[in-house]
Amino acid sequence: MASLRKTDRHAEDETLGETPDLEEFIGYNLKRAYVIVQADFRRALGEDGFAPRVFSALSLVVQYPNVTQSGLARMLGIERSGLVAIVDELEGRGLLKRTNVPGDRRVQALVPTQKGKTVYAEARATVRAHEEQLLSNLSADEKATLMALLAKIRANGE
Amino acid sequence: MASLRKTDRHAEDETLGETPDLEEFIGYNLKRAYVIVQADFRRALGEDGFAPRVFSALSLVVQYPNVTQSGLARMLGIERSGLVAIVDELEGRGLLKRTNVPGDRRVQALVPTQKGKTVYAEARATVRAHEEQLLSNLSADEKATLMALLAKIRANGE
DNA sequence: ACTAAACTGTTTACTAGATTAACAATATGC
DNA sequence: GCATATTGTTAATCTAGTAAACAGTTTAGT
Repeated sequence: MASLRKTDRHAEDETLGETPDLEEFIGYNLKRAYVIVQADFRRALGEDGFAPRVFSALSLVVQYPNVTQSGLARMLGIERSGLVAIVDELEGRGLLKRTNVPGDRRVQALVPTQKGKTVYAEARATVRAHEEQLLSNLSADEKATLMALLAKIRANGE
Repeated sequence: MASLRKTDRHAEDETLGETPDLEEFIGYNLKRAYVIVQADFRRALGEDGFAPRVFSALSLVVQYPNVTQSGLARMLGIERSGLVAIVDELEGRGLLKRTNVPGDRRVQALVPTQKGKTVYAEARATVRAHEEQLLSNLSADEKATLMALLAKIRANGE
């Protein structure tokens, strides 16, 4: 930049002359792809199904019973305050219980109910099937590659 | 399902016995990756830089001068009503102009100003550099593969 | 030429997701 | 013991986005 003089005009023309192509940006492509997959997710789970974030929370509670709200928020990458409504919803539907922990009276461990486990297993199968179908033009290899690359981005950025 | 009888219990145990792993879902991985890239985008463009969607809109206006708002909304995959504020902001910053079109008094074509083109070129370079750095643990090949796979999802879902 | 249908940009009202700041209760480190 | 930190929670706020309605305008069918 600072070294350019007589060629300024030329350099500027070149910069402006490049075809601006939005699709070159990973951020844009990620967003567009996510919007599609998310819409499919909602279609799959129907009118009063889970929102993606509620599904995610339930999944982790089933996988890690007795997780605390703070811990769950950390895993999901959201604020504790934002998790309250999600846990309220899941508890209201009878899918988990807030239980108090002997050693620490601040925390309330989240435990999935039997119904919670069953409902999650069903929802999981539904979502799986819909993702399977939505991504039917990707081979198993391609899907695995995609997951690995997305994981790499996460590894870099967190 | 309907064919199961004595094996119901067994089948149920198997379903519930599977480790629920959120990371198996493309939707979840896309979202997490997007959050990271988007945060980097905002960091890159600073305090009063463009929001991603404003950047995207400007990009398309530079690439397709004289695009209409309807056309632009279609390209971005959002509603016309949602685009108004975005165009207002870009016009307010002097980066594009709403111009009326001879043949059709309904539409107002969007034309980038010289400042708009320059500012876009700068922002684009900034975002590029930050994506480059954020994704520095991906090879050029891997980046290309990722883009191709994301494009495939879009091709399937739109 | 007339009328019904469709399209354009816009406003308004609303929803969802998320963050920040504050708070009371409780626990931990020195 | 006391300062500091942590937990779950509420309240206020912000952003992104949709849906519905509207006036002005164009297009299509007859």
